[in-house]
This record gives sequence, structure tokens and C-alpha cells, in this order.
Amino acid sequence: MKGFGDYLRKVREQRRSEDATFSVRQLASRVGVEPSYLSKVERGQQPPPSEKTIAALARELDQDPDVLLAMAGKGSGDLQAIIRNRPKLIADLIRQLKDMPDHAVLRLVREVRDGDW
Amino acid sequence: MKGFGDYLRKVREQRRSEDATFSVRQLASRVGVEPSYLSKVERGQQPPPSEKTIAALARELDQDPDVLLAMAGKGSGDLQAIIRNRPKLIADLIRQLKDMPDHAVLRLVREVRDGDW
DNA sequence: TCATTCGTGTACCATATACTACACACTACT
DNA sequence: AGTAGTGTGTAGTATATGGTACACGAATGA
Repeated sequence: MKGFGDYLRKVREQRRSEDATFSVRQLASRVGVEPSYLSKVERGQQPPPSEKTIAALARELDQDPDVLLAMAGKGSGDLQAIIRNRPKLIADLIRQLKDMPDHAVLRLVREVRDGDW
Repeated sequence: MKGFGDYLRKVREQRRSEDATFSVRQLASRVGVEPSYLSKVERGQQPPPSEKTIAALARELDQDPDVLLAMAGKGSGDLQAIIRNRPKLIADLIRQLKDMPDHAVLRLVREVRDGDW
């Protein structure tokens, strides 16, 4: 399982290659946590942080917060709300998606957006 | 907001009308929690219980565990996994669904199931 | 070479979570 | 009238969560 930590580290290293301030220490400082903690999270030694901290990470790393939250196994606020309104219906739909290839899902997203559903 | 508790109580009362063993006390006992706790949960005085307890409630009340979990704001295991695999894509799709009427979502679910997406 | 900065290990900690324990008043039966 | 069962209020609690504090040795850069 390529977890939250792995992804986090990958993204940070990426940024770091062009900007030295993206060290564990400095990023941690900007996000508002201890460096040792961030280090442990990146290596999966600690479970993903709180929603608040994930949001801060997303902001600093210029990532989509919802993607990060989803990878952490936490639905983002608005997403959760949408699902909660029609749990059964959306649960069914998501299960359908499981067996669809990426391009099909992408096409579906587009068609839903453009067409008059 | 019609919360988790309201729904829980509604379902239990329903069952209780045909089977007296669905009192707060007896159900709580079968589920493995204290009656006062279940009472508070039903009245929204206590937030939704743990995933484990929700699963037990679903079993005893003969409900879809995923629906109950979704209502509690916790993604069910397999659903979370599916989302985690393609966070961005599925997040986008779910946001589309927000502005769609029920029947449109239902139609979408059917078309996806039947058509060769 | 010397001072910084780096990532990480160990130990600890405050708060939130997910309950329990028990008492109380009310109702339903017999 | 008494016993059994009902829902609920108050108070307390074990464990999980989400971190902090600080030290250490390695790498970096002047």
C-alpha cells in the first residue's frame, strides 16, 4: 500500500529539489508541528495527522487538500456532507467505479459535467 | 440536520413496534454498550459511536453498515479504499453529484451499471 | 575545521474519544 | 400493590489520538 506518508515525502522531496526551504525541519516549522513528528508521518511510523494539519500541509506544498485528506482516509468536509445526504445512492455509485478503468471514470466525470444530467 | 441519532432511533422504534426486544436497553445489551450511552447517541447528545459499534448496530437492526457509517461521517472500509486509489478523480465526480437531483444520480448509477463504460 | 542544518530516535504528555457505572423516576403488567 | 422493565441524567474512566521536547550522529557549507 502506497500510503499517505510515502506520497507526502515524494511531494516534499520534489519541491525540495528546487527550494531548499522544503526540508523536514523547515516545512514542519511552517506547518506548525515538530520535525520529528513530520518525519515519522512521512515514514508511516505515525498515522496521518489531524485534518487541520493535513490542510496546512496541503497549503504549504501547494496540493489539493481533498486529495491529501482522501489519501489519509478522512473524507474532506464537503465531500463527507455530500455523501451523508445520500449514503446509499452514492455508495452504490462508488462501488461501480471500482471496476472501471481510469479513462472511463474520467469520461464519466466529463459527461456528467457537460451533459444535462 | 437529520443526524445519525435520529435515523437510529427511527429504525429502532420501527423494529420495536413489531418486536419488544428492540428496547434501548435490550438492543444496547446485544450490541455491547450501556443503555444510557445508546440513549444519548440516539438523541444526538453523544456523537456517533465507533466503527465497531456502528457495525454491531447495523447487524442487529438489519441495516446496511455502509449507509450507517456514511451517515456517521466515517467512510466504510471498502469505500474509503476505492476513493483512496483515485482521490482526485472521484472527489471531482462526487462534487458533480452535489448539484444533481436524486433521480439523475439514480439514472447515472443504472447507466454505469448497464452500459459498457 | 567549525558552526549549521539535517533527519531521526526515545520518552513523554494533554486532550479527545468512546465509552462505563449507577441511580432515579416512570410505566406495564399480574 | 409489587415486581420487572423502560428511558435517561450525572459522574467518572481507560485508551487512543495527536502531538511535544530534546538529544544524537551524519551531512553540508564557509
